[in-house]
Amino acid sequence: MGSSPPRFPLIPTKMVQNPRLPGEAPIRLGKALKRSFFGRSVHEVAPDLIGATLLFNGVGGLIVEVEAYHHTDPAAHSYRGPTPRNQVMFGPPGFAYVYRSYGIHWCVNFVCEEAGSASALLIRALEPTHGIATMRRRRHLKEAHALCSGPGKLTEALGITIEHDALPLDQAPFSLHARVGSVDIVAGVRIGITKAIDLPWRYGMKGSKFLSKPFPV
DNA sequence: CTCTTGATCTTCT
DNA sequence: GAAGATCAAGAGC
Repeated sequence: MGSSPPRFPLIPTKMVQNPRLPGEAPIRLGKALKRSFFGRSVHEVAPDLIGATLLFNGVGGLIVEVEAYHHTDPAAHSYRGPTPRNQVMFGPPGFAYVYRSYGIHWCVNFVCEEAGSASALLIRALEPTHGIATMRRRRHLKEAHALCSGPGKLTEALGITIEHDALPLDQAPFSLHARVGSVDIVAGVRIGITKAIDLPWRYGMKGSKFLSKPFPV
């Protein structure tokens, strides 16, 4: 016989799942976003997603930075038509498009508009609010400000991989909740691309300390 | 703080 | 064979 499990947790559950850093206000979740939320222009969805909460198996936080891509945009994966990698972008809105970046990282997009439009929002940064201990373990980090401050970082923190490509955003393991209250939105040029570099299609939460990179003043 | 570079896989030329 | 919707570590200031 193997050793029996402990009769009670060694660490209280509410400590393990501590959702907020010390001193921070509790998070209020808005209403669950349905797939139809994404069936609009990518430039309408983008600002509405800033301040919304993204959870993946209960781990995640506030979306503070996204970038828009569209099939008419030379920087978009969909620009040259459908391929095995980008086929989800050509499908209906409200699904996840996950791809491998630089051979190492995973990046997650939310498909928008309508089937065939091939537009999507790259999720670039979160303010961690839920499951911070889990994120720290996955990212081997103590500090919270860098847990999700980049598209490859946040997929590692949340546990998103290619296995989750094409999953619907309004069903588990995904869960999205509308922003509660109002925030100031800023826009600027996108990061890390070499084509269409002047399009101001990066959207962010003004003043956030959790961005992948500050927006120029 | 900024700048440079290696890691490593998919897609496209 | 090269480029790419990136990141972390190391060097230099």
